[in-house]
Amino acid sequence: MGKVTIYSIAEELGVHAATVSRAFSRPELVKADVRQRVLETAERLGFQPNRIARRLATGSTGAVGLLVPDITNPFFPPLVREIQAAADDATVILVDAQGDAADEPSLIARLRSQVDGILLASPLAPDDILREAIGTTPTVVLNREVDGLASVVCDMTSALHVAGDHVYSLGHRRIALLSGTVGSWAAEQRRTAIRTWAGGKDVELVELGPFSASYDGGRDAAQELLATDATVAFAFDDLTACGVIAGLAEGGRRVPDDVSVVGCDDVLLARVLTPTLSTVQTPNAELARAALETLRVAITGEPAGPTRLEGTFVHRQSTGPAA
Amino acid sequence: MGKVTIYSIAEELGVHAATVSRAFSRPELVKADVRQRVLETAERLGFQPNRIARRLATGSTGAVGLLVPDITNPFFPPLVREIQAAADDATVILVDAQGDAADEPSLIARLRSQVDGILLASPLAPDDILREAIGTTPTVVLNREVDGLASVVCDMTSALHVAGDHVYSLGHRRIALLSGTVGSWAAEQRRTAIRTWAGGKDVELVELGPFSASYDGGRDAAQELLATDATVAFAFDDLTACGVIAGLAEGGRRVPDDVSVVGCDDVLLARVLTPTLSTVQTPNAELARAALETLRVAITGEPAGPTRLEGTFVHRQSTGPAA
DNA sequence: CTGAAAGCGCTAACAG
DNA sequence: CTGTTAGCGCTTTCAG
Repeated sequence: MGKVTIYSIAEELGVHAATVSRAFSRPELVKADVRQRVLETAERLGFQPNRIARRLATGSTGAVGLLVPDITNPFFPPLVREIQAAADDATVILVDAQGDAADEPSLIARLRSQVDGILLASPLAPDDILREAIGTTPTVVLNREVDGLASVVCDMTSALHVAGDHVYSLGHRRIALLSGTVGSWAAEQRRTAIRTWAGGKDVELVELGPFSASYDGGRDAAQELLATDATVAFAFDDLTACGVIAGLAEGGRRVPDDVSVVGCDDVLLARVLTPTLSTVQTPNAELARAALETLRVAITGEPAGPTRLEGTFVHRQSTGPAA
Repeated sequence: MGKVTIYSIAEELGVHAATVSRAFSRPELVKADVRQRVLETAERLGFQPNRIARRLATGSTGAVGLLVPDITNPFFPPLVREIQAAADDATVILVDAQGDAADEPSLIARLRSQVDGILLASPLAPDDILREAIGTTPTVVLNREVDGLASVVCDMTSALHVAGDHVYSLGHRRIALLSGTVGSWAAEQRRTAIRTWAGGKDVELVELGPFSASYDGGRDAAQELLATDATVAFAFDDLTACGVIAGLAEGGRRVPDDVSVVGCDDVLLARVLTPTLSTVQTPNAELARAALETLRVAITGEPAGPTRLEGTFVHRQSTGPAA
């Protein structure tokens, strides 16, 4: 019944199974009309090549692992989607670390035996823990740079400078920087970007935090923010920004009338919140493509360099003229 | 080099490879001290059983497929997480249909060859298309019931009745039902639940829609809602509810002061929105456990029945006294 | 260009 | 309890 193999097809056509195999994997090695007939009967019989067998034979799994720290963080689903789309017919094995960075090494160990390479989004685990966990498995780190590993990151620096210029032109001069988690590469990059931008300007930069990258972290940040006279706040990400806005509302301040807020990442939330969030967009599709391309290179054994893409500032409702 | 197989171990110990194999897969068939030594040298040599080979030999993949219609819909990430958690050491292969139900059959076809069974969250594809696509692959349908297939659903009926009683007790008597997509099992269930509830009461039920299950669908719904004098609206889901609130705000109506809104699903959004959403919660962890348990049964070939879990109404800020 | 034959690493009867 | 013997379905030399 259901079992259609290259042998069924070979028999049907009176050719050898190897020919059928070649018709699929190295079509150029098979005479056109034979290939044609193979493909036809394969179609007719509903042949589905057995990937498992192929993998055993070739030694490559045809799968890539994708480890995300927290799939419920709205930043990741769109990225997961783009990565799957960019993976073509490689199957993506998604693993969610459930917010527990300490679990990642063992999850990575399990993944390693099932995939040709790993895309690793792990913002918090220490560098050497990661290096040790992945061992010799080809790996590309996402949105983070780790010595000795290939990486693809979205650099928010120039976009944040644009954001800075934007609020400056709206008259803001007292600016709060709500720092993200210490030890996070992205948080460090964003913090540095804002500091650098503020450096040359006649602005007062008020640094608060660090706060956890979450809605509640944003609420906490809002409390501290209320005690300052900053007229605009840069949150670590959109979820934090959302918490900040809620916290400000409780404190009787409206956004953007009393205080402006800038988010980062442009997650769904940023577009459906009232007010919609001014934020920085990541080019997810390009990031995904670059990551997979880099991983393919890494899998061939060539040293793969780091890649940097640029974020884009998006002006929405949460930033307005300084009060 | 790196290749440690059951043969390396067998040779090392002067036993047959089959014994090594058994030491892992059927330990009770191997004398204790032999097993012990096998395990030790396996450990010492860093042996990693080759899952691919095992799968080829046993014909079972040790993997389950999880097809979701749209991973960027915030309902799914928490469910994905729970399913992975409940899957133990089976690997979950997640496939995102990217919102295109027409693609699902081919995605399913690809999945079938890689997994022992499929968890299928496909709200929109027609029943017979699904039945045909899965063929003989053990499958459990999620949040939908399809004749002849095993399923696990969260029944929102009683929770919506509770929600109805809740708004009734707040004085609401003109109630809008914003229908979700036609042909969606969940939308149909929710619609029926509200109608049934309203049936016996002295309330006026205003049915609007159908609207697409999205933020924009909610904005559309708000336009129609503004033209009625309903004091509370039941949205298909939280994302829609969010759009409704935004649309009402543009029309100068505040929630819950002027109009109350009830969502459904209790996604992250429901908790971070201002006002927070009164909504209905799905027991994701139980749903995941039930789904995998049902799938395991289906994989053994036994007929697996449908399972129904109950949602729970959660009262938050978006519902208040009738104006 | 195609057939023959030898595995990939593991499991599963079947003897012993 | 353990060794033997066949494969799982596909790829890949190596001949022809």
